[in-house]
Amino acid sequence: MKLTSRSEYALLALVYLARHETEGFISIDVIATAQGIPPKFLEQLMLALKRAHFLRSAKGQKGGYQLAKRPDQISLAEVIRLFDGALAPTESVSLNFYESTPIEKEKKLTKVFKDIRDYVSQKLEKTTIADVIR
Amino acid sequence: MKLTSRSEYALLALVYLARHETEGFISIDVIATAQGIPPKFLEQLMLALKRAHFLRSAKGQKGGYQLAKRPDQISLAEVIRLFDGALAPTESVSLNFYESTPIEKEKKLTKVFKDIRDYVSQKLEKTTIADVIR
DNA sequence: ATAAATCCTATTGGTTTAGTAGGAATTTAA
DNA sequence: TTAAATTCCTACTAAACCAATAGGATTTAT
Repeated sequence: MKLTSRSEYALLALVYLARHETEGFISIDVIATAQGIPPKFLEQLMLALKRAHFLRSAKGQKGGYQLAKRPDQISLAEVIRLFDGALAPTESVSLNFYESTPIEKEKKLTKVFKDIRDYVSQKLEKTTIADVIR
Repeated sequence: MKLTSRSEYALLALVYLARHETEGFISIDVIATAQGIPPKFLEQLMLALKRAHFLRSAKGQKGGYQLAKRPDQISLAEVIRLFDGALAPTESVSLNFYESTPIEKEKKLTKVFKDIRDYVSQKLEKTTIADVIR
């Protein structure tokens, strides 16, 4: 797994929305300004998060986004998988994004990377947005 | 960290050389054929491994490559860092390849990724080519 | 009506990845 | 002494990916 800006910005946006959960719909511009994210870039990420049912939106004036799930029901793993794909260090040991890669035939090598995959998934699966705010 | 073909092929080549440590210099074509690596691509990797002092070479007929270190003195971490850079999931938590990234200001978030970084480095640092052969 | 917002797709510029190409230099063996 | 086998080295390329930017369509509140 390699974090891209997409994932990092998406996490920051979710963290912001979680911290302002009670404030109704919040616009992209407010979040972008608060978290230092290019607004038009954030727009794409928000749309993806909405389509993946992490967010709800309202159009028009007074519109914006809000969380569609409780912060403790959004794991870092889900968000990162959405934007960056496999959590595993190489796809041949990925459960969700399997593809063949050269090291596959070396069992001892794949074992090492499976151990890493397991630690990473476990860690990101159990850590939620709720753990990150405050 | 995300493993590229470069790293994977390089590891396979080192594993092959470690398994044939007593057989003198071995040519790129032999390794490429045995491990299923595009030979001209492998050539570049071998050159990099040589410049990083993992390999010795001999030119000309009967030439080729051999390990310049014992297999138990070559960690997976060193090889992967050479070809793929940071082991950390994002550069803002990397000790060897630090760069600023968006999540940096969220301490709880960086903590999670530092934990991952620590597990991954520790694992790849302590696993050597010797552990992988046989 | 107008302004503010999301929705949606296309485009762009730069970088990285996974090679390929080809010539120069060196060594061995016939 | 010449040919073959090898490493050495750099440049090139095609495709994919990344980090945005652009701009129009739609919806809603005032």
